[in-house]
Amino acid sequence: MSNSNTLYITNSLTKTKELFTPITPGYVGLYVCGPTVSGESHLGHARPYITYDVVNRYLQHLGYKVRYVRNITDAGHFEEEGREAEDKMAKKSALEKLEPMELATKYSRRFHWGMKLFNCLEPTIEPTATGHIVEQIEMIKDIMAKGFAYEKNGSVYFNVKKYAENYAYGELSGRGLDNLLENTRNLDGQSEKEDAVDFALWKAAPPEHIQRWASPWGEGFPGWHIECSAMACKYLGAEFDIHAGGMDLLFPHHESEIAQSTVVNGKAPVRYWMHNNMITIDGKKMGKSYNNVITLTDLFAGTHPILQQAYHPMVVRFYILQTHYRSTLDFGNEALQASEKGLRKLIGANELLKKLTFTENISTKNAELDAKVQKLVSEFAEFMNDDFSTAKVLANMFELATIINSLKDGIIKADELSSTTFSLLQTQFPIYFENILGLQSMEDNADNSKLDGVLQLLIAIRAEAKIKKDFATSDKVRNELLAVGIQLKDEKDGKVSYSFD
RNA sequence: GGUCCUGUAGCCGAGUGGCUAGGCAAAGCUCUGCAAAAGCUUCUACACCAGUUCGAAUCUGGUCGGGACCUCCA
Repeated sequence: MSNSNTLYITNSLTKTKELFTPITPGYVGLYVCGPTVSGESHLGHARPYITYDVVNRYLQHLGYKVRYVRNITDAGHFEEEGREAEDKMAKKSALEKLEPMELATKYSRRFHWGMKLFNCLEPTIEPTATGHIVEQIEMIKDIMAKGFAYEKNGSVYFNVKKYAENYAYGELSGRGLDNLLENTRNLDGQSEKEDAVDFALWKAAPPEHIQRWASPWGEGFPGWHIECSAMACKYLGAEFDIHAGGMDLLFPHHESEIAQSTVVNGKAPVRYWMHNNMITIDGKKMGKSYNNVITLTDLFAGTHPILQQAYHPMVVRFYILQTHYRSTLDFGNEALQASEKGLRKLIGANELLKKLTFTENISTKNAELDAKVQKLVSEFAEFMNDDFSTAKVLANMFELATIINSLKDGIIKADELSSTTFSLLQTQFPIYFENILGLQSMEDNADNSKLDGVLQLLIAIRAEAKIKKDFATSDKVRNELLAVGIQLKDEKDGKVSYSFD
C-alpha cells in the first residue's frame, strides 16, 4: 500500500518519532521479548503482546513481509547482586514437583492459550532459550575472544567498563557509566565480578542446580541477557529493524543486549527500539514484588479479589488498545466495564455495516456528511502511521458507529453518501477493526443456526402476544431471555434482532 | 540518593501553541404498550505559581502530588 513509507515509530533509542525505513525494502524483522515461563501468564503479559500483535498486523497490512520472532524464556535466570543467586525455573520446579521442562511446557501452553483468546497472531519463529544454549555459548566465546568478558570460577562476566571505553554505553536507558558506578558501588560486597556494573554471560551452576549445561567453563547456565542477543542475531541477523518489549526491560536487559551484540557484530543490533508502558493497579505497577498480579485465568474467570466480574479477552484487548502503548494503563473495574459496553457497540456497528447495502435512490447528497465519513475513515491510516495511535482510530470508529446506526435506522439514507464513500467505509472499517486491531465478536463461535431457529420461534410468539396485547407473555419472553443473556432488540422497522452477553 | 516519566471533567483516556478527541456514567428528549437497543441534546476539564507568546492543557522555570527504572519482571 502507498502508506508503507509514512509510518512513524517512537524510537526509544533516540526518544523521537522516526520515519520507519526497513533495512531490506518490503521486509521487516521484528523481535519481541517473550515471557519467562516459570509461572502463570498474567494481565501484564497482555499489554506487550497485544500491542506488538497490532504492530505486526499493521506492518503486514502495509504490505511488509514480517519475520516476527518472540522467544520463550525457559532457562533459569539468576538474580543479580544484593540478593541470593536463585534460579526461578529450578525453584518453582521443586515447589510444583515438576521437571523444569514440565514446568516450562505447562506455562508455555497456558501462555499460548491466553494469546489465542486475545486473538494475537502467532509469531513466525518462537525460539526457546534452552534450545539455543549452543548459540549462546558461541556468542560468549566470541565476546571473550574479543576481550570484553572474563571468567571467574566457572562464570563469565561482561566487562562493561571496557565496553564503555570503546563504544557508547547507556544510550538506550540514558544511564551513564559514571552514574551507574556511583549507584552500584555500595551495594556490592564480595562479588567475584571485577566491577559491580558487569553482568553475567554464563553462570556456574551450584551442585543442587537442576538446569545445567556443559560449557567451556564447566557446567552452568546462561545469563539472562544473552539469550535474546543470540536468538535475535540467529534469526534476524546482525542488524534488524524492530526490537520491542516492556519498558521495565530497558535497563539492564536491553542495554546489555546492545552491548553484547555490538561487541560480536561490530555494530548496534537494532534500528528501532519500541517499549510499551506498564499496566498499573491502583496506580502501582503490577508485579510479583507488589503482590498484585492478576493472572489471565483469574481475569477471564473473574476470580481475583480485585475483580468485580469476569472480563472477556476481547474486552481486555480493546481496553489496552484504547490507550496509547507508551502511556501507563491503570486497571480498574469501572474502566473495564466501560470498555465492555464500548466494544459491544463497535462490534454491533461493524456487523451492521457489513449487512448494509447501498442503493441509489432519491436522497439528495449530504456533502458535509460525506466529507466527514471520508475524513474519519482516511484518518485510520494516518493515526496508525503516527506511532500506532490505536486510541484515535477507535475514537473515529465510535463516531462512525453512530453514523452506521443511523444508516441502519434510516435516520440517514445510504445514498446521502456517495457510493465511493459508502464502499470506502464498508471496506475499511472491518479491515481496521478486525484485521489490524484484531477485534472480534465475543460470542461463542458455535453453530448458532439451531439456536437461531429457537429464537425466531420465541420472537414470533412474542410478536403474536403483543398483537393480542398479552404483554405479560411478551414481557416474559423478553425478560427470561435477558436473564440467560440474550437481549431482544425491537428495531425501527418492526423487525427484531438479538444479541448475546 | 541517581536517571526518567507523569498529574486532563464523576471514571478511563486522546492531545506534539490557536480550531468540539472519544468511551463509560449522569440528566433531558425522540422512538416504544412498557422497556432495551438506537438517535438527538446537555455536562467544556486541563495540579498550583510565575514566565515566554498576539495566543498555552500543549514551551520554560519553580512548587506540590503520583509513578517507573537503578534487583527477576511485560
